[in-house]
Amino acid sequence: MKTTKSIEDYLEAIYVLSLKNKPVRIKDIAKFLSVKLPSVTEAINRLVKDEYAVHTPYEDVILTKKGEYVGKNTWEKHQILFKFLKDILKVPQDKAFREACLVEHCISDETKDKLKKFMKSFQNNTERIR
Amino acid sequence: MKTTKSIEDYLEAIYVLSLKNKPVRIKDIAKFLSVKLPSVTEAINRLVKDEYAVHTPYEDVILTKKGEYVGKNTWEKHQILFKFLKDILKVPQDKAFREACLVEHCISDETKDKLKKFMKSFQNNTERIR
DNA sequence: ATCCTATATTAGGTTTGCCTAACTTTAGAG
DNA sequence: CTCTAAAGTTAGGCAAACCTAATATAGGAT
Repeated sequence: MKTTKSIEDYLEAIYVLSLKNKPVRIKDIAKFLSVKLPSVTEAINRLVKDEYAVHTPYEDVILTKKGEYVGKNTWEKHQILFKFLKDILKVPQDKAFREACLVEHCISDETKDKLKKFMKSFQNNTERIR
Repeated sequence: MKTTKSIEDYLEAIYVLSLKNKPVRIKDIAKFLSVKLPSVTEAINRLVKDEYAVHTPYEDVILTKKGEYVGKNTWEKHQILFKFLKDILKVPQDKAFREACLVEHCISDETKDKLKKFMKSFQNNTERIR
């Protein structure tokens, strides 16, 4: 099933927020993504329709297995890209973060895995050289 | 001036097509980007309005300096990303190409330059090792 | 128990960028 | 020179995803 950038952003936000072990509310998501409350309500309806999340009005938002998978995966892509940009290319931290937020929606799982492995071996090599 | 993904796609297409030293027509752009003719006409109007291109109805499309700069820059980002994905990460060629098409709109000039330098030094190093 | 405030939802509007269908222009074949 | 086919434009529509303004709900303070 294809996911849009927007859907991935919401799933990632909910996933990251849920790592804090506090119920995830609409307002938390709005704050996290810098969008207004009605945009979140609308987006959550889409997520529920496609079975990425469970939500009853005025209650917490909860990811399904499927939603959690996508949210976690997107967040992992973000983290790997951020590390690559910051630690290897030496892009300033804030710019690296912002670009990771965009690129995370563009790369496949295969590229994610290969980038991860590349960084591991690259860092091992530079350690050996030192 | 901020450019959207769509505008960058059109400028890049026109730039690449113009490298062939043949006048660039609406239909060429449509074919290149896999969109329909009216979408191109409409996009060109946007480009002309913002002075990225010059166009009189039923004639060739010509980039301004400003438009050429963006088109060329986007194409360079594409090529560097493609190379990185294909030659360093070993992502299959067609997948590497498709992802480069998406990521090219997400990275800054700084990241482009740093990725280029990184690849140069990386390839020098692996050559030395061999 | 009531009421107020923070949170959430609904309704309706905007922008971007694509589409199809219908119409116009241009250039080249005859 | 005409006329037709390819190329381009115009008109109108659609979907995604955001917004503001207005309305509804729920839970805590009194």
